[in-house]
Amino acid sequence: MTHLESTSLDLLKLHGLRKTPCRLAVLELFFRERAALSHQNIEQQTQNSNFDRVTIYRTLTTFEEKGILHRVPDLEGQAKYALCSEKCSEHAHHDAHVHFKCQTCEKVLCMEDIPLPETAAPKGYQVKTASFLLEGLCAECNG
Amino acid sequence: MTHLESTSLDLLKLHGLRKTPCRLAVLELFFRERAALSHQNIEQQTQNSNFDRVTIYRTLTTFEEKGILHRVPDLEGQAKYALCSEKCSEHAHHDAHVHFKCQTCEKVLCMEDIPLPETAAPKGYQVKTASFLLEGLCAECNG
DNA sequence: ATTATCTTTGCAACTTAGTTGCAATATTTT
DNA sequence: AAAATATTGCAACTAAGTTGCAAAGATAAT
Repeated sequence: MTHLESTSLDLLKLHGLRKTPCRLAVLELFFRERAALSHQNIEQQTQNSNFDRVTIYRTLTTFEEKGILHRVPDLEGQAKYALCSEKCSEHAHHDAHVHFKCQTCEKVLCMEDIPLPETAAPKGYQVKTASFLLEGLCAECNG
Repeated sequence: MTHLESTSLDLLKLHGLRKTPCRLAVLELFFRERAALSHQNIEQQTQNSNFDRVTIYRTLTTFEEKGILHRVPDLEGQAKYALCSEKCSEHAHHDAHVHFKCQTCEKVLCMEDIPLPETAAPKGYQVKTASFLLEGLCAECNG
């Protein structure tokens, strides 16, 4: 059993989810890629396993509910997901970091180290969550 | 001719677009609502005029290209658009302001007065555009 | 190890969002 | 008023996402 396999298995157990081929494959993919992935990305990169489209949709939804994945802001295109930090749980997501989308390779990355800037909303408004998406060229594509 | 009608007309002329019922209706709707609108919103609020879905899609695309509307960030749901400031043009959008989505009434507003916070990207990265979406309660729903 | 229980999957069918090609129509220019 | 050009409406399509349900799979209890 590889390292990723055991990490993935632990994560499922931790959240009371059953170990299934689709869930393991999706988790391992996220660990390997270290970038935000869309349903389509996942379907393509797990083609040989032939998981049903619906199963992948449900896997993503379940993982988001349990605090394993968070939705990543992306103006165009489909919903994208990325691995949560350990702080996330069934009860709340703590994904208050900046996200970066490369306009060349289209990868979307979590910049866990860059916290969201503080912003004052006008009076009367109550801010509960915020998302900040930068777009440009990533280190590789900029080189 | 009402004020909105003449403003809408001017805007079309300014961008070399022909005056058509759908375009006028969509522009007037945006002037009245002063909030971001999705294709669906527009379809519903112009029901009696019975514009074709496709025409509305194309109207939105044209307006975005000409710098009359800009796309507004919204994590869930469909694409939303809002009126651009005068600075926008065919060549570039200047929508570098914060957007706010109310979790109760679902309205998305442009906060033209709140500029985007400066954020340093990690070295190697080149930032070209950014979008910042706050979510919470708007002044009305918070009251 | 077998059975019972509960979860997850795969399928089919559906909804909603958005796109494309093209002929008919409307708008502007001359 | 006719010619030139832009825009619309229709039909048909793609892509994203959802729902219900029976069959298969995973875990827990015996």
